[in-house]
Amino acid sequence: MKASSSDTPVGKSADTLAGTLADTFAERLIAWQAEHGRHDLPWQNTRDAYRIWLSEIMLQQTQVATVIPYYGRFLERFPDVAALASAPQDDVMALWSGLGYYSRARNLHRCAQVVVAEHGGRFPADPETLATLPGIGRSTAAAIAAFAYDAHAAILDGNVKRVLARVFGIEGFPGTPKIEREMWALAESLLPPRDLPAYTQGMMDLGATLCGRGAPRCGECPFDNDCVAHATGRERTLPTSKPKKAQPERYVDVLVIRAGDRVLFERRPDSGIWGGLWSLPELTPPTDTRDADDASLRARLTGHATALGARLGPVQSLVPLQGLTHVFTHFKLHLRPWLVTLSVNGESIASAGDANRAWLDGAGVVAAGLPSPIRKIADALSLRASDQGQLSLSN
DNA sequence: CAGGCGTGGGG
DNA sequence: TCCCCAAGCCT
Repeated sequence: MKASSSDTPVGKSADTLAGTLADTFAERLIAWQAEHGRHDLPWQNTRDAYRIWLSEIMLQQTQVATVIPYYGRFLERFPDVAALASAPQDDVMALWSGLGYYSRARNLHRCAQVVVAEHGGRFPADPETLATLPGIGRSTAAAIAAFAYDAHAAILDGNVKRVLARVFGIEGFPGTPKIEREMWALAESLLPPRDLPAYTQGMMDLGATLCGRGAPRCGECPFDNDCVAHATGRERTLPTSKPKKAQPERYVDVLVIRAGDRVLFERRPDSGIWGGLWSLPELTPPTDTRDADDASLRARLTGHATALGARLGPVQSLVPLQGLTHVFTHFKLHLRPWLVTLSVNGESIASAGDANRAWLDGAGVVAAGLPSPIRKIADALSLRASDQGQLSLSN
């Protein structure tokens, strides 16, 4: 706390100042973490690499409060890496449903299988090996290795980037390779010789609490006046924000094809949005317009539904449902669901599906891994079903 | 390397 | 309401 500018001879460069701070950075952070950090999150107080790994994957680009209920449910169903490795992918996706970034779930599943098959069911201890596993990058590998094995490795997540940008006054968007390289080097240079778990946790705790995105509480910070951003009044402008860019909008018509008490779902391909999840059939190619109801569109919808449900019966009715807009990070999606009722002649609807198509009833929908907006559509249907005793909808 | 990849919370 | 972005990784 005394390494302030008053101790620095006039004319010394900012690098020298930063070097002074760097010398005491880790020990001050570790002391702060012990007193003010988080110590009771569900994935703390364990050395079980499986539990630590699971938490780190779930926490990628996802806030702590969001992860907590998913983490508990996941561990209950898959208590160890062997249980996860031997599970069907659909079970994994179902427990991930709603958490987003579904490639994480597919990579998690594959990673568990690799750990079982190639590492004897035990997670490797060194970060370099960990980083070769699916879904584990440099930062996640370092976190797992530090928490589970006391490895001397640096993390660089959003919290660390914010702390480093402010404390050391680093200008430039941290998402660019140039700034990121600089920050990796700085993060490595600051590592303490011991207490890696406390240090690593401290970086994340500081960035998630005192040094959060909103209004940083510099008065309580262990780096107070040694922080370049605070000393120069740049707490609000550091880290440099991401350059913004216009996001495209897409219009998609989805089919709610109902036969008896079941609705048709399709498995999405692994690549692309909602990869590996079950969703409603889409009208392709998309109309890409907000003009929702014209004769040719209805004819295309009827034709598509007829093709998909040909074995079960002819299309009896086509009714537009309440549309919804879903905002992603990189585009805005306008969903227009259409209820297509088939007049069923046969009886074995449940077995009419295949590996990538399934006719699900209410219980099946609840258990399936669906994207959030598709689940909303499904929920709206079952709500009316219980109100009216059947799936008869107006919009 | 730049861009794709979800969802929800907070200002 | 709108905008930013969160314990990043993969291609």
